[in-house]
Amino acid sequence: MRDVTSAQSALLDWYDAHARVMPWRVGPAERRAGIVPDPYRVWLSEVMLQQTTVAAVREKYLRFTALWPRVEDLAAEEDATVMAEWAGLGYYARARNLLKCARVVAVEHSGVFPDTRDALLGLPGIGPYTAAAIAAIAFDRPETVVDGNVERVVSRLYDIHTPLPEAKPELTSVAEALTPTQRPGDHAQAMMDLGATICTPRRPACGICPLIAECAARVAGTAADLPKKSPKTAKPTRLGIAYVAQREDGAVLLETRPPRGLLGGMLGWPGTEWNDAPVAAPPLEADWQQVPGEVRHTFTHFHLRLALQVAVVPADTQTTRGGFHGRADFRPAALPTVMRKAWDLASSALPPL
DNA sequence: CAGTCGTGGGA
DNA sequence: TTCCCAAGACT
Repeated sequence: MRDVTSAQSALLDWYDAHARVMPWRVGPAERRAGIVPDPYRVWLSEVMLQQTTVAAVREKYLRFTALWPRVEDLAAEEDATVMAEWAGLGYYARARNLLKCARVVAVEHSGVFPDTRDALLGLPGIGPYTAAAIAAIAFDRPETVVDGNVERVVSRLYDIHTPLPEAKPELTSVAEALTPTQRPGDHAQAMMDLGATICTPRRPACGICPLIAECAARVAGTAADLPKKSPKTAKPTRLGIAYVAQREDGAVLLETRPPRGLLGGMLGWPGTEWNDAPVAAPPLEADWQQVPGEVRHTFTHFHLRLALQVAVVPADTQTTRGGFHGRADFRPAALPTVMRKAWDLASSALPPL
């Protein structure tokens, strides 16, 4: 980096011309016309975008804002309904904290989001990145957002070879030095747009980068190799068995998983623990049949191979574990993906209604 | 601090 | 097939 001021203006000029259009974004032209973002929508989009692609978020965001236009609407919703709508997006603790946060804002803040980074940091599901993002984007405060894009952009601008996550404090420090007092919200979004479209992880498009004259890695020829990252450990494989019971009237047995941990709070098929040697654990007495094949699914830190057993049970079957869901109400899309995959395989082995 | 916590798309 | 990774937070 040779000239911070030049970099800031070059980046904002580029953003004015090339800002991505997204449903939750107030673009540079609109902002200039005096349109201000809705903090509720900025917050909702930022939580959804945590470790999640823009493509995956777009539909979910539109669905959520259509169902719940204001934070009070979301706060008043049933937990199970929100979890079902979040299904498929992953990292389900986000949905649990989303509801907690909505209720705190609705009840304790009269539906008005705090407008400072420090106050936002105290809310459930809002960490350093999201607090800074809301403060900068929704309230145009001079806060510095540091996400994966920003880490990549600044590690290249300054040709920093320290591996992540060790480099995080240093990258944060230089990112802060780059944050302007004018248009900090647009600057934050510009940094992320640059990282997403030009300063990409592989094959960065340095030839069209607005910061090419400021980039140390470009001079050193190291851009494509940055940021350095510590090697990650291999994923183990775990095994499990899931049980899909279908009543003669078509209802299926599902349980709500415990409120914390993997897939916490989500619907799922009863089953064994997932480990090296699962012990059979059918949820009720029945003539269980093994389904040919298995479900393969990869989570963040392990691979899962899930065997499936199915059974047809009488319409008056009682259960102490989970509950039967009438087939008219049962939506596979309300299940987390691994459970939806299990349904796809199990249903092929069940008799048609 | 290092582990936990999803998913789908692209190379 | 396998690996990487995408606007991280929480413990």
